[in-house]
Amino acid sequence: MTKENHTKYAILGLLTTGCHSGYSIKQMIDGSLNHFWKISYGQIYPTLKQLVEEGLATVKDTTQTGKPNKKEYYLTSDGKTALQSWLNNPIEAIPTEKNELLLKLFFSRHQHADITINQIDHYLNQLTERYHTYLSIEQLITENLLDQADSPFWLITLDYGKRTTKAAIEWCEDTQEKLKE
Amino acid sequence: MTKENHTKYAILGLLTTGCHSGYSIKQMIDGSLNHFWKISYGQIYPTLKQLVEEGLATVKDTTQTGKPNKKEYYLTSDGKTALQSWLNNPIEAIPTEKNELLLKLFFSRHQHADITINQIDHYLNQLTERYHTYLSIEQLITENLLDQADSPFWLITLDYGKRTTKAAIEWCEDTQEKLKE
DNA sequence: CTTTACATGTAAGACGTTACATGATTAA
DNA sequence: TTAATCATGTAACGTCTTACATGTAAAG
Repeated sequence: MTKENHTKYAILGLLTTGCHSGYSIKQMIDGSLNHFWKISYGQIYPTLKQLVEEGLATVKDTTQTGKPNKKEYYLTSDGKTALQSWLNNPIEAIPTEKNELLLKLFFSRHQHADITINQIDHYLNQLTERYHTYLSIEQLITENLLDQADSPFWLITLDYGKRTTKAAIEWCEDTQEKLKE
Repeated sequence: MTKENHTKYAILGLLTTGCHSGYSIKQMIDGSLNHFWKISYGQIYPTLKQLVEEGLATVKDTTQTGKPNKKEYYLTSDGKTALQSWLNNPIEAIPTEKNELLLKLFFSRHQHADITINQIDHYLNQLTERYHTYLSIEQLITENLLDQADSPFWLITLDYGKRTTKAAIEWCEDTQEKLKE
């Protein structure tokens, strides 16, 4: 198995969703992929440059009226092929997601129960906020973007986020009850 | 906020669970923390060394009959204080967990539906396997380790894994149905 | 005239894995 | 004698974030 740089393919994919500059890719990630992928500018710009070097994309300097100049990237046919073949390959093993709350909980016999309950409460708040963010994005997609060809798949990824977050929220509530005894 | 090295605290915590050598810490992680934390030897040994340098732990060379020598690490009172204060601090923002399947799904309009369904099927298999691993560990803890003071908290972290994995499994099944239409 | 949004980029460093290197002891 | 388990460690490399650096253009 050759080592795959997933971030590279994330950007390759984003170039097919109407994003063509580093800046707009970043906006898309922060707005719509945020619950399962995150990329900083420190990765985006070097990766775009690299895609061009590898012949997977082309650049074009464009002038805009009313806005600064920007660089527009477009997939080459090699780039499209690379994206396709990545999409076809089955994903490798599910990585372990680090969870700091569970790590603390694992050692919580050294702690008073009410402190542990507060920790969970804090986590619960963050999960709830996240859940509402998902609902907002869902509404946005349903109302404004149903014309976009990608939107059914975007809704599916959101559904995943909603379901797992809801399960985590319920765990918080039940665990707090358990610890109160 | 000072930057916290979570891995350092993970090891600090593990030194309170009956693990005192790099090797046994690694075993514990692979066996019981695997669903929410992972550490390689490349991190463990340098971190243990660092803990001693910072005065949070002490080392002792020990000889064993029938086994190679090993180094035993024990928390100092400073180490216990450091662990306590880390446990008391509320966790920072929930990090985005990268999910390669969702990333591919996000771009899946470029793919035939049956390939996407296969991807999800592969993911489903991995989730199911993971779920059964959780059940095994749960059984092990319930049967053999109920005397251990930490076990109630270990069961709680397992419960988290089971619930979120189950939600993901159900999402797989429902999404496959959806894509078959 | 100042803030916000648009836009691109780099350097340092943190974090983490993998592969490598070594060696003791036991059981088959 | 060979494989498995126990045991410790490092070097190279990949990935990613943060902070820094720079600049345009619109809107208030």
